[in-house]
Amino acid sequence: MYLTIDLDSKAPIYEQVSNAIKERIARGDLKEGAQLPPVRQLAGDLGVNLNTIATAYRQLQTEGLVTVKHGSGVVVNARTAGRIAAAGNDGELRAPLRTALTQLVLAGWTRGRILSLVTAELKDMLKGAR
Amino acid sequence: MYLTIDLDSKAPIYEQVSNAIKERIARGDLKEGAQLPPVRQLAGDLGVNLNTIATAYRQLQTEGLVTVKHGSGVVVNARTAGRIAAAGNDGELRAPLRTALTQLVLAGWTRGRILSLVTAELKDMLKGAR
Amino acid sequence: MYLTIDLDSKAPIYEQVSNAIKERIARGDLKEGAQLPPVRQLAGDLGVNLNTIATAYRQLQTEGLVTVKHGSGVVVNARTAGRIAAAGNDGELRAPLRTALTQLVLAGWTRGRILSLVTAELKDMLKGAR
Amino acid sequence: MYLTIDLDSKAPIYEQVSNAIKERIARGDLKEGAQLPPVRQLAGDLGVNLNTIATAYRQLQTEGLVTVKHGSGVVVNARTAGRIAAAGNDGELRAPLRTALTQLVLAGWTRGRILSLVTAELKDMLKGAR
DNA sequence: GTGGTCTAGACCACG
DNA sequence: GTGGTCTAGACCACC
Repeated sequence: MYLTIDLDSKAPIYEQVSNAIKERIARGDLKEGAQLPPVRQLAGDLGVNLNTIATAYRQLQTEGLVTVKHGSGVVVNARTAGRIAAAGNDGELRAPLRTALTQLVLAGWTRGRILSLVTAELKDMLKGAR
Repeated sequence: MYLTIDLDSKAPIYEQVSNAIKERIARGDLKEGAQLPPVRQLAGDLGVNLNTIATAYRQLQTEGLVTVKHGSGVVVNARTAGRIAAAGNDGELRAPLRTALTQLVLAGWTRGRILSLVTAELKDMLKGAR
Repeated sequence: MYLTIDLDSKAPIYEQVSNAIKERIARGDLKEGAQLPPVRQLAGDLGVNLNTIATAYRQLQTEGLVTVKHGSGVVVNARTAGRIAAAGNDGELRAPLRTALTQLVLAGWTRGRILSLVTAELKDMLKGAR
Repeated sequence: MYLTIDLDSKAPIYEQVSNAIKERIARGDLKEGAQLPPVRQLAGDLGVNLNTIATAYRQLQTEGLVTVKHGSGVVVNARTAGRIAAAGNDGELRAPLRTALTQLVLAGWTRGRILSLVTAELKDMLKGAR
């Protein structure tokens, strides 16, 4: 599996990994029942520590997106609306959006440019999905 | 000044504070020349340490959003498009947006619901701004 | 790592530290990929608080000279001409030079003596550097 | 008297003022016996507090560059090599030079460009002087 | 092991 | 009155 992560970024690597996998799931690249690569293999591919990948998978499990089957790998769960209990309430979902939009506005992006980026991203995510 | 911060959040307090102030600036609540509350006062209001607020203010200064005048307070700068060069390149601006949208999609939000939230936020931000 | 700092100086300690390290980098003592000493170790060596060193390192990171990898130390970045955009415009670079030269002139240094000091320093800095 | 100072700069205003006057003295614009403007007038011209200018003048006096005559103004002293006792030892004079040069080198300036800037500044300073 | 954050409180510098 | 720096020490997060 190919994932783009930035080892120099401020964001923790395990989170970059889990986010990248979430995106794959969100856009339907990884459908229900799909297997994630073994921890050792992904760690090797990305050149990071085993624990880092293990933490990323654990987080995905906590959020209910995947199931870890001891000895037989990690598989993607069926999508159930509102399933992301761990992600918390509405406010915790909205805050990151607002922060991201704030950054774009302060960087001088126009309303139109932002909206077209958003719709493009959404289109991308929802094309293959359930 | 009233700001909502979450002491239990994973995000550092000083960043929550600077983000909250950035939002205020982005939506025009704080216009050019406006004074931020004294470090000690805001620290007292929020119930955190003086240094935590000082760090938040220093970050805003580094990003060029405010000017710190030793001995006479912190004032909001004029908005200059693209001023936030220090915040990084395009990719670093887009990534948080994509991550935030992913969370919403996985939480089961429909395209329409997401779009209306985005447009509402943008409207709010761009109403009072220059 | 050995650095000379002056606890009585008007300049803040964290800045003395970051300046001293900058000089090391500028003259090639610390090349790309080199690791800076752990925060706690350098703090111990210099007899100052951990936070003071952390602030110095953070400043170097902000200026793009080093990369902080959480959990595994701080490494020197590749040198990229003009990388120190954050340090400000030309004027902010020239002013300190002029001030320093003024001090020497007022102290009675001759033109020749000043020039030979400058060339000596430059030779030192540019010898090992890429 | 016209002086360029930057109210937004990190450097304290009183120091910017005293430095600017030092430069005037170093380059011979202000010769022995010349009068500095009254505190109130300079404060008004620059739009800063009285105390700020007073501090700048006091610093110049401490360094032996001017004499404050109570009730009759501030006059520039005769230049005597090595007179700047307050400026301290050689090390304290060299350090700022090295720091300034470091900044230029890290900003990607070539040896030639730096040297020509230095000689230009020196020429300027020494033209009208003693 | 690494760095990051936060607190409590002291003291200094600027205007 | 403003902000800045520093300390001592605790606790957390990452790899």
